[in-house]
Amino acid sequence: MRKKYTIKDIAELAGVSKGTVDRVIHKRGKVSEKAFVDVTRILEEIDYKPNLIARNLKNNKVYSICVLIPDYHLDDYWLSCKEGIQSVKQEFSAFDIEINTLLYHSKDVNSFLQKSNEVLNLKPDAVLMVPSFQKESETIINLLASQDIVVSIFNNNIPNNKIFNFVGQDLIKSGRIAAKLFDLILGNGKVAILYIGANFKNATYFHEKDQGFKEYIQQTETALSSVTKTFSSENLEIELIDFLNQHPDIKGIFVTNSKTYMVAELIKKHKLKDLKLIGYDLLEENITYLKNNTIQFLIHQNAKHQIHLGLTNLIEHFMFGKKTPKRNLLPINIINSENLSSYTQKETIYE
Amino acid sequence: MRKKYTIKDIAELAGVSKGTVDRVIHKRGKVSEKAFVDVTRILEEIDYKPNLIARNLKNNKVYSICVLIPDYHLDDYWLSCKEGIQSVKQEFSAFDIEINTLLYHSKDVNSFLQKSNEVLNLKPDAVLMVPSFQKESETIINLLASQDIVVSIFNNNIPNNKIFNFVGQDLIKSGRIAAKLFDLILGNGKVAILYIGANFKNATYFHEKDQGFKEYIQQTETALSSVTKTFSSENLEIELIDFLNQHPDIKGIFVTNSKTYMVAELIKKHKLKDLKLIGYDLLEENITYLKNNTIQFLIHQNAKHQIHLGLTNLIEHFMFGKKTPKRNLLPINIINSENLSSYTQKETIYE
DNA sequence: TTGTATGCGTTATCAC
DNA sequence: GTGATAACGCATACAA
Repeated sequence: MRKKYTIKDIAELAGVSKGTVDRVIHKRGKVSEKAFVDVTRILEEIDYKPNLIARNLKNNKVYSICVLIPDYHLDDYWLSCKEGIQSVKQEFSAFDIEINTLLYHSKDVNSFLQKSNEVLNLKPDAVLMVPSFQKESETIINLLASQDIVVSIFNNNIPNNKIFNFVGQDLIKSGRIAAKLFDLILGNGKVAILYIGANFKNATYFHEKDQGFKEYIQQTETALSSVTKTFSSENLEIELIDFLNQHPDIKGIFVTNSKTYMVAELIKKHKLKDLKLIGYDLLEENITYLKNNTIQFLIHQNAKHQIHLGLTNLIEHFMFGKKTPKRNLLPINIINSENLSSYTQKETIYE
Repeated sequence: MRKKYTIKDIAELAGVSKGTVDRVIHKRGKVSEKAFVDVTRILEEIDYKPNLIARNLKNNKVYSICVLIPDYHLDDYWLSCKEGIQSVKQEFSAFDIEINTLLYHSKDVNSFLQKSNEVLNLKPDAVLMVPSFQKESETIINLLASQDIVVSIFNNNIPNNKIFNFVGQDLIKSGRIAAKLFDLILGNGKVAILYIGANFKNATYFHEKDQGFKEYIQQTETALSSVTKTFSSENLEIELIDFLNQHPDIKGIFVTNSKTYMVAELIKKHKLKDLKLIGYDLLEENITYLKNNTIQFLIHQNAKHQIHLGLTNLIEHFMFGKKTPKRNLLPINIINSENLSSYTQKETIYE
């Protein structure tokens, strides 16, 4: 059985004191050349791994993390983040972690800036945020980084080398997946790629999914074609029905966000039975339409998993010095009415 | 900021010594009624959570875990378990965990019994095993449990209340998912449900998937029908082609295990273009046929994730006293050629 | 029945 | 430069 070496062992082997070993390990200087060489050699020989538990014992600081995300009271998509935060809190309840959640209005830059400022004032050890507004996010991230606050982001990526970790999905792939699914269930025909909501210019996800979908059409021998269109939520019914009348060859609709249920509703209402529908996210309303076969597939972006992993990465970095990848690209889950429950069920049956 | 209470704090608050508090917490007895009441009250008041890090510091034992699984040199399905074990070893490299892997021949009871005996001789703290042979597994589990060895299982479940934790998938759901996918891509027609391999009686997974598939047909308004058939790997070509000739109305094939590529091979060879194929697991060979559209969908059982979670559960139980559910039912992933890479890519881009 | 002393491995302080 | 030593929070052996 592999013996576990401690600093004490190394000190004895090198014929020096624990203090000297510590100075070598942490490169604190004030060590004679000979001692440095001897200790370094032994460290390598035995492949010394510090005991992280003991290391953290001393560190009786309460780590504070701020979560800065869109208000989940205003958009159900973010609701699962609440659960994600909750489950992390539970998981690490035995440790000294403090998580503050700040919610901003995802369509309102001022709200974002205001909450960002609150985060700055809280002076946390780390921040996990959704960078909804690219330019403003960059400013905030730089500001936080300049105060030695570790910053991670999730959901959508923005280029910034100060970011500790990004968790999300490859959205171009996501669009390709939708195309492939239509390819399988339709065989041929036109698919409408829709954005529903305000201000689609800020929704980079929409452009990437759109791009992925078209990429698939171009790169494979599919008989599919596509048409891209944006709608506001308010006038969706009139505008969409009008649009469909103008394009009677549309056989499928790909909704690029969680508002899929809004289209499903109209399909039901206007009895557009032959329209196939694929969209995003396991909101209650979407699930209803998935179960009654109005929606054929939902692509699961798993915001809960994303925030959970983002937080876990930060915590394990602080608590255990665990290495964290720059990017975590999560699997893109294809959900239909049958495997749905395997994703939504609670794992925790303690009996 | 929430203050963090230690045993020392509680001792002071209760006007007793740390030793007394310790005795109350661990119910060791030898405490006066008054002290017991006082300390208990304070513990509840402040919602005391012991510092698990400090608790384990003392415990300089090397935890040993035995992994008992089918030989992955003989069946590629189990190959990903190797990676799973490797990644757990890396993840916990800073801790004192010793993992021994023992491989048995999955079709040979004697090999299983022999390796089980080796496990017993190793006297580990815990065992994570695949209970391939139900009766023999039960005997072994009881034997291990009687020696206070914690036993977890994964892949397939067997009823035994001594089992610490089971990780796997709901296989009836799994069969339903396959049916739903055929329903979407075929609309109607007959699907052959196949088992390929030796000794299908021991393959409980086959019966559950078969059952799930039929359940879907009965419970929904689908126009699908099914026919169930078992083949040996050896004579598959002759037997399957013969079978298909006898059933010219078969439009889809559902292979209930990872041998899906064997059917794909025949579809290619015999140019059975119109046959839709759905099967299991991301073996190299299956992936090839998924990418060239011979296989429409693969259902991902994720043995790597299963063994990873099984091991993590055990380790975190020992190291941190973390609560573990009796069962972890993992999501059932639907894989097509486009979302495949999001599952297979390595997450660890440290840059 | 209770309190005190010691040790786990690491780190920080301080005297030499 | 170096080596003792105390401290982190908990568990426990032992003294009272």
